[in-house]
Amino acid sequence: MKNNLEILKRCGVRPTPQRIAVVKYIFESKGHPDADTILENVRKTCPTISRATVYNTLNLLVAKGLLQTQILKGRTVIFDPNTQKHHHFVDDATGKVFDIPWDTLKVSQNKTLQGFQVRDYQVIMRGRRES
Amino acid sequence: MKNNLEILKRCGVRPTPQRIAVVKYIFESKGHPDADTILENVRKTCPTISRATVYNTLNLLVAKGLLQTQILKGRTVIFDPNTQKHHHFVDDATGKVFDIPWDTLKVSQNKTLQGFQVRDYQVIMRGRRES
DNA sequence: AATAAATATTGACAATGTTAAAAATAGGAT
DNA sequence: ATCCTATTTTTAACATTGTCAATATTTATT
Ligand SMILES: [Mn+2]
Ligand SMILES: [Mn+2]
Ligand SMILES: [Zn+2]
Ligand SMILES: [Zn+2]
Repeated sequence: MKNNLEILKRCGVRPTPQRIAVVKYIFESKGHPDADTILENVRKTCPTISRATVYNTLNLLVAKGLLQTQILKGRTVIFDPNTQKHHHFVDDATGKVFDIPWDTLKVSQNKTLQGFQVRDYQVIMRGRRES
Repeated sequence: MKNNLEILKRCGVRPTPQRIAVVKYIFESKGHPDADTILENVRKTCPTISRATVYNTLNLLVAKGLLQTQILKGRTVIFDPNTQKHHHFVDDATGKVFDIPWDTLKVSQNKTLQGFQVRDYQVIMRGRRES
């Protein structure tokens, strides 16, 4: 997809080789990679890229609304190219993260939440992904 | 509460002064403190306690099922003395974590989750706690 | 080409947590 | 009480994740 280059231009970010490589990896892998995984993989095609540049790019993409961050396993941030509202399922065995479409679940209130103004929520499920 | 000492004995853990101090803080403060907060506060009554001992004790209590861990704000683990099933609300402004009783919310499936065996789940809500 | 602005790299740093080795402590046997 | 042993605590080193400032490089503009 040449689309990756467009993504950067469209939000006013200069499309440098490093940024293109990061965008390419994260939007084509369609997973929930952490910064380190992104760095390792991007270096296959862009061997000189530095850790700081990866973080700079990822944080920029988050600021531009093209990525979301999540913390679902361990203490490391994962970058989520799915910016629509959705829930998550984390496999106990593999640590793999799966998107659960928003309309799969319905969260309703039995009792009213007095004094809590909810801006956003999600359901996080853990268990086993069946083979 | 002398109860703290009982808690340790009951699960076969030798009740040392350090462990008693950690248990006392975490079960009496009733919040969702991180290890650093626990260390700081426990040092008020037990000034020589080391970071490693705090982590050792907390990990031990988690292994014994007396504490749960959560990662709800930033990337730091918080220790939760509420080991019953419950949901969480995180205040955007203060970072404060609130327990939402399990029966306050109901999560239902509109569509069946094919291939996902759910062992556990929780709803994480974010927003503003009204003054 | 010369200049200025934006970006990338490097290396230092902070925060969080784990680990191994040494020192201190507590309990039990004699 | 003294000795012995197992447990626990402390210390210090280390790993990981992420940020930051300074420097070097690249890019755009003139
Ligand atoms: Mn990783
Ligand atoms: Mn803290
Ligand atoms: Zn996702
Ligand atoms: Zn809780």
